[in-house]
Amino acid sequence: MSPTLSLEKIRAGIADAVHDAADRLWNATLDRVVLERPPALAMGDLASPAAFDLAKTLRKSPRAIAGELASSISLPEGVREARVEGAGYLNFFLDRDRLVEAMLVEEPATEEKRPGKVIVEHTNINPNKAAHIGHLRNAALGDVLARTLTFLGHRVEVQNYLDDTGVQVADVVAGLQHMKDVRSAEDVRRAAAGGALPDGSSHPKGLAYLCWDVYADVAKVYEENESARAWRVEVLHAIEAGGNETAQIAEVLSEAIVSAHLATMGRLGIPYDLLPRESDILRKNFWSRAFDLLKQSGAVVFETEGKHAGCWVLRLADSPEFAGMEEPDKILVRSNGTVTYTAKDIAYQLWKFGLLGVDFDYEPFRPDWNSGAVRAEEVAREVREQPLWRTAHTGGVPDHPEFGHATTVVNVIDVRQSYLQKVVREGLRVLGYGNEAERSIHFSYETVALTPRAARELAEKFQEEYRLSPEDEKKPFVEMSGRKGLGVKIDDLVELLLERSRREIAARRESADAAAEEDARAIAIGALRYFLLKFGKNKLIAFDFDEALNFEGDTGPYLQYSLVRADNIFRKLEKRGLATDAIPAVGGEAWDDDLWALVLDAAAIPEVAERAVDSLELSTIARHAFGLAQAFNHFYHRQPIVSEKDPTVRARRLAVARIFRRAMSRLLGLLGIPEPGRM
RNA sequence: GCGCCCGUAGCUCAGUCCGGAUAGAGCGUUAGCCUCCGGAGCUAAAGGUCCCGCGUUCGAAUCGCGGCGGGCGCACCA
Repeated sequence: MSPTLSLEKIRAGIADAVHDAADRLWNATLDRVVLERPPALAMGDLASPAAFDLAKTLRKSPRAIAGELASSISLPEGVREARVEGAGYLNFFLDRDRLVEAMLVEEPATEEKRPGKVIVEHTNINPNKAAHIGHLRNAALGDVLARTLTFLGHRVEVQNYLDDTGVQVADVVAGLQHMKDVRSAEDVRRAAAGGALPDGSSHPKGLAYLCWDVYADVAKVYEENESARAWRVEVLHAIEAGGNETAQIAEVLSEAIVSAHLATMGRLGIPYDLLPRESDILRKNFWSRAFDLLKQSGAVVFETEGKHAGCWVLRLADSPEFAGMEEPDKILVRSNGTVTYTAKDIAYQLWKFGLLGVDFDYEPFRPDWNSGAVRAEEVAREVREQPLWRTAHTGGVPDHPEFGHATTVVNVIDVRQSYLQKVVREGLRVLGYGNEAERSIHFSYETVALTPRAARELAEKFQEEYRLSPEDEKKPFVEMSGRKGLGVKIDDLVELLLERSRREIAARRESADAAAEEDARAIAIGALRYFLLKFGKNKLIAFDFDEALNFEGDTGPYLQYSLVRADNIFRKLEKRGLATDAIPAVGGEAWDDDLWALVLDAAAIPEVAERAVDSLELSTIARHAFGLAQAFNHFYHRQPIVSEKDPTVRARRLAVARIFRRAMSRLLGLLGIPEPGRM
């Protein structure tokens, strides 16, 4: 008997057996054997609809075919019986003893490593203002993907790209200089440390919050006063030239706001390995290297006539993906000689695969975890302790880990950028890097929007200016927009969630101590992460405060509560001296359906993780966790453990509770949802 | 105009990849359940033209075609 029986192995065994039986009986080849879960456990644990497919060619009834399969199939290890059910399903009943036994054994510590490295790029927030929950959907998806890939044995590198020289930073710099009397980088440094700007303005939640308003105000001024738009151009030029006070201001500003973003994400348990900076892509001339390669390939040409005259363009007309487009060529270098964002992105993507022949310099980066809205002790310890690197402006340190050189690159970026991502992919393809193009994956997802009602509540709850235009007012939902100053800031929402979870805890405990505060934090973060992960990726989230602040039903706290309940049982047994790790010796039908449903769900986790990654549909992990919690709560109410007199029955239930505890802990780990001590 | 996504219970969503067993869950509503392993829970009821039409099929929420409604793309912006 193999000691490492698993549901995956059983499934594979069944698939082979069905395939062989069809081959033996009728010389029929099944391309793939689908195995689904029957609607009820009484019908079996796994079901194959193979007989329906075979019925077409064999011209027999599905039931008859399933019957022949059932009687001639050789059952693989872990399967007790094959039986015909329904109109012709071939259903399998597993050996419950065997699987429970296998599930009680701790999984081996060392996973088999898969070859290569996956880069997951996510977050990528412009470092010019506080982050909102749309940014958090991106970060949460990227983080869960990274966690799940790691669980499956992949080597993962998480990158958070910083556009520290773009127009968004420039606009806030312009606003600080022209509207907030900022003269020097020192002025910004003081504000970042908690002081006020030269004009006296400040924000209790720090510089990032202050800049949220500055950015929106600048955008308004641009609209009302055409001459003000020259500010942006001046700042961009100053940043590009370097060695002046404006460039210094931009650098200090973006670094301070990056710290705020990292603290906010750290509070939610989201770490990074590397922060590549756009300024370093420019400094290292990544583009000119990529430009050479593209010119050599002949796919990038200089237009001498037409509306793109004077531009270097990437020809896409021959590519099937771009067929039928009115204007299939993409400009990479403008007629004034400047480079588009897409062009830089192609160069950067080449670097990620180690194809550029140029590398960054690197240095360790220690963010200031106290960001104004966040205190350092709120940042998850794992995040604080994990080494963090960024690309270096000068020199760097010689002894750094190898970055880049990925075999697969996943860019987490919302659906509105699909076209650009396709162009980047095509850029690799025309250079002859077809494999890398295939392995350039755009993890596309829908955005988070506000309902007009949520926008009104935003104004009430945070005393914000109400910024909905009359046209927006009529829409079912409006997109969040930094430029419009419209959005639910992450730290504000976390505050609301914390208030709520503190209230709930206060109602249940005698005293509020440090442990209570820690639990309140775990619950608030669990609720927020689950809320952003439970929707399918193609579903636009129309944000609603009541829904996001709900702790009952299909929510993060429901999952956490199921785990805490299991722990309460273990604690109580410990106290009464009834705790045992012994595997109960039982046979036959001892594992009734309440118990068995939990074991099956727990055993399915590796498959759920694999499917979630393959389809990039991470909500399936959240759904599986919810189903597992439901099954546990059902079991909890029907099958008491502590008060159970019969030691055999008690041991059996306890064994299942332990299997559940480990499984739920695993799932919460994949979702990045913390485990509270008590609830 | 072309392309992508969404449309399933009063509301928010699973299920669509790979057609199959009575279409599920949460919230809300209604009615129950604490001498307990803490009720952030459990049990049950009510609630559905699966947007519409045509087609393929023994069988369609699921596949194809055509519509309708909503969102987003298709820059010498990022």
